[in-house]
Amino acid sequence: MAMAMRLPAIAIAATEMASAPVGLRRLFCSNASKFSFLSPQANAETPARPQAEPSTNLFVSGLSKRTTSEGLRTAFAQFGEVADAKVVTDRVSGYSKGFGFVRYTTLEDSAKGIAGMDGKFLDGWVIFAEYARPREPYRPQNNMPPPPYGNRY
DNA sequence: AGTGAGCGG
Repeated sequence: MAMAMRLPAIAIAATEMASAPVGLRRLFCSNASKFSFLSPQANAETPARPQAEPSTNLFVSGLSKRTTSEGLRTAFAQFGEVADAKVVTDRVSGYSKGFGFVRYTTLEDSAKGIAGMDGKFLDGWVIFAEYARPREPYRPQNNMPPPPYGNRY
């Protein structure tokens, strides 16, 4: 069950999935420090990506590339009022990048959305729902590439 | 543009 994360859902035993939401990925990362003898520099070096604070906006990954924004909205709307749902697509090809965002109208609903959808199946794939990090500001003024993370004002 | 981690234009 080590490689059960990004496999097609059909390949995953249902019994293993019942209790395996986002927690798994996080546990593998955060618990790495407990096995520092396996990776000596993991302790202080690996910040283990801090989880974003609660938000009405969710980052949803692990999506089937056939899942549309509409399908995303429909699925998450079972657990709250969805203000916006969008599958991120490649600008030129139009194909899904396999992740997206779901914005609920309230924090309560977004919490219920995570509880209801994280680790669940959508279009045959186990998806992950978590609070989105604050979105990067959009600056259409010039063609400059966006600044690196942590270097914004 | 090989199914796969990721935080959008």
